[in-house]
Amino acid sequence: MRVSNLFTKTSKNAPADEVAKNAQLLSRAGFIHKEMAGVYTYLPLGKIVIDKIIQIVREEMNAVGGLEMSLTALQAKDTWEASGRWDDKVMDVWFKTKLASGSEVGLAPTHEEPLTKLMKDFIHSYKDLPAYPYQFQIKFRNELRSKSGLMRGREFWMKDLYSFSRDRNEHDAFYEKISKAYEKVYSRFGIGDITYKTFASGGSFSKYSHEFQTLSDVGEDTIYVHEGRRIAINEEVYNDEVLADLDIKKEELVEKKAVEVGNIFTLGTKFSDAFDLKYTDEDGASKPVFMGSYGIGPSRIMGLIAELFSDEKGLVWPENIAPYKVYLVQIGGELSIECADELYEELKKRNIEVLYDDRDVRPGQKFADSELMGIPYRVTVSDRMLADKVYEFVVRSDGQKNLLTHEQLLDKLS
RNA sequence: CGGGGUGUGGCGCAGUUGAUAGCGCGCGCGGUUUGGGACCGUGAGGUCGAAGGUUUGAGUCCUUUCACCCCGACCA
Repeated sequence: MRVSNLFTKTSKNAPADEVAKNAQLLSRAGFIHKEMAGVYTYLPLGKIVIDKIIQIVREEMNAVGGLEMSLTALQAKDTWEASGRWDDKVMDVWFKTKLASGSEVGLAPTHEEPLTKLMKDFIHSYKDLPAYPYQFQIKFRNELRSKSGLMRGREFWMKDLYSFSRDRNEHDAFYEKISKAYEKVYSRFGIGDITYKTFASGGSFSKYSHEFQTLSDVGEDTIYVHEGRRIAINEEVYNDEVLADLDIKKEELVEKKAVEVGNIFTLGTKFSDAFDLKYTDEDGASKPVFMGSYGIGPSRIMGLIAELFSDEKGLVWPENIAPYKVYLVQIGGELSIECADELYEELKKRNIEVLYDDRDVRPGQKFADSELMGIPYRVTVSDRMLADKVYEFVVRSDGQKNLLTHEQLLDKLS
């Protein structure tokens, strides 16, 4: 893409109503636009980033047998009454409205109910199990107070996968499998080394659930990290009994602030009971389906990564989720324009994602924008360097600068 | 939901004891520039969140209301 085609603009100062670093930087760089508190538009650059995050999650979910689908955002009242969660006292984050006919509907804050109900149409026999449907969808939650930019919105992207298993054993095996898949996801995001599988409160069917918590000072959660075992305990279940369960001594733990970037939860038969979701086993007996739910919030992750990877000049995207790999800067007269155009076409042909700054603005502005947007590599084509047949190659993360020949450059980028 | 704060051109801000608005950035045009957000000239753009009130006169005072931000509670 050419910057001259990019209608969004960068800004030297952030909007006064944004305090969170992630929202300030993402707004300044033209990735997002605030519609109202906790509700953000994803502008072209932001849309690419959220799509890349989603794609990584998608690949890992598919790898463990997930089947992507898309449930509805509009939800019927009676579906939720079956589980008792239509009541605002039980679920206080509902956005509710009415159809023209007068019947009440809600905007889905999560999807256990509609999916469990839906699966009744398809799960009848042990042969139909297990099943792992999942989706990416915008969830709606009427938070009393949204905050921290993208980290806690009223409307946010969520990947939710639900497992439908024959029994506890089959469920447990999948639970472990998807736990590993989550670890892969976070390491692909570049936050694997600061993300911990964290013990949190469970439900009626398991003592614990697990959260994936990424260390960050902006985190809302307090966790106790056991570095050696790469696990942590959420403050909500930090007590002697849990320490004994995990065979951990207090002294081995370090208290940290963290952001929840995912969670996995054993639902058991809570929802299958509520919706009477059963299957017939090999012996002809009717049994309840054993369920689990697994969430990851792509928009929160986008905010967190913006927050974690940035410096005084702006964003610093990990290569895997950067909107473009290369920011191509053209400086100088006709010759440099011609060469930059050529290089741009060549990079595109080689499937190297490139953002070409073809604007007629001063060099400083192009450099500053490339840094604010956080594109991993910057390549400069200028009259001065063309004389020596080289390009300037700068790495955003550490500022490392090199002069490369055409061949060396292509080598570096492929 | 409790407490605190803020709403003035696209963005960031100023506006002293009330007298119908000003600066920077950005934007248009002309010119000089061209490796770190350049400079000169010129021009466009706001009725001051909204409603009501006090006053000869309100961005400035009063009332109500809406929105946004922060802390807490809540949530995950």
